[in-house]
Amino acid sequence: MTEATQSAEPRPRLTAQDWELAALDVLGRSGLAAVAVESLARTLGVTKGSFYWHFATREALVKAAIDRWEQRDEEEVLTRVEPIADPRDRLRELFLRVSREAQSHVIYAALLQASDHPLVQPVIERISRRRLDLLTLAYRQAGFERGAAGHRARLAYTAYTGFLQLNQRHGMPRMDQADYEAYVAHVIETLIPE
Amino acid sequence: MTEATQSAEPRPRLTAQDWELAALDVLGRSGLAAVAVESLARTLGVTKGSFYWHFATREALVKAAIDRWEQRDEEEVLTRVEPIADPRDRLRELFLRVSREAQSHVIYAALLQASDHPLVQPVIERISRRRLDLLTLAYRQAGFERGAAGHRARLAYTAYTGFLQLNQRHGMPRMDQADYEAYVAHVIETLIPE
DNA sequence: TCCGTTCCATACTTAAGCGTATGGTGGCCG
DNA sequence: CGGCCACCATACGCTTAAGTATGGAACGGA
Repeated sequence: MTEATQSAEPRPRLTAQDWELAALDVLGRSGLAAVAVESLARTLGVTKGSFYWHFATREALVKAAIDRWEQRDEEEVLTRVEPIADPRDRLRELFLRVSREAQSHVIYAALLQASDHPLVQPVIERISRRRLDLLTLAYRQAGFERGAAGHRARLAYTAYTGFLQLNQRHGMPRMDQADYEAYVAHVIETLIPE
Repeated sequence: MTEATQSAEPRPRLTAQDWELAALDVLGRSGLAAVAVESLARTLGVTKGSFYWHFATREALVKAAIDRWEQRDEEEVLTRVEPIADPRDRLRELFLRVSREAQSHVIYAALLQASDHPLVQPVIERISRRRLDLLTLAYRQAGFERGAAGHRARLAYTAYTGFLQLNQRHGMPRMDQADYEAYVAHVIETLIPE
């Protein structure tokens, strides 16, 4: 109990997973560059001496954390979206998911910003390919011919990543809840026909 | 003549502008973090002793370079896009410009990736607001009611930034010229009605 | 109880990268 | 032709963050 992932009561004896979760938290909140071992150690109530017992290097932690996130994200999509039979409903669910499940998307936004990092780049590539394939298939099943389905999928996906970039992180005046929902509705109308 | 901005023949005696152009080149090619004074000095064939004569600090160079870019970009839009009378033509031109004028967009992509930097953040904010206003106005003039125009503008703009993020930089399998043009055509069809 | 394994603290080294101090050289102007 | 100023080199210091070396404390099993 009290699986504290914040900066709080230091129940000594940490595990590798504790470091990974703390790393993901900082990653989503302040970006990849902020994932520093001494900083993390402070928020966990220990020193770097602890860190280098659990991980050989900072890169190892980053890789482990990102892998954990990717796996969770993949699991989410696989169980919540893939099973939806009707392609239009599936697309709608995909769009609507952006509003919920904040953490995962915030982390994705952080990774996008660090997409030139050698550890991040292949992850972005994999995720992008999976999402594009997912969207393309859905549009195909919704009646688009091959080329149009690919293009529409790309449009939808880039709108998603662009949205993350401008809103989830600091860069634009935030929208309130009502505006946001109206916007999502507009996007669904525009990008999902019929 | 021979306005060398690359790493080449060192005609000694540099000017502040030379540093700014070199900085923009590196910024677009390798990101903001790669804009380092010793590195730039090497590619310009001098040492940092030179740099700190022209600029008080690295931040000053970054600011000057970004300002220069923002001014050029603003000028472009103001003379090439704004004057177009028909809103639909104006929108089309806006979409098509992404394919040409590569440098400006590549730099914008780099700035987006560094949008958490205190010097970059206000620039992104200004540019985003201007583009959104521009798009919103065009959609208004094209017959959209107020809310829909804003939403469509946001959709178009995020699709633009998302596209930059995934294609202009390393992160996705590149599209060839034909695919790219077909995609732009699809986007225009989808986001510009009638 | 004792001992080894696990986990962590402290102190150190190393590598970049910014910034500074200071001196040198070439050209232009009186 | 001599001196001043713009431009640059060299050498150093400072800071940050990663990584290392080593020893200490706690906990479970024999």
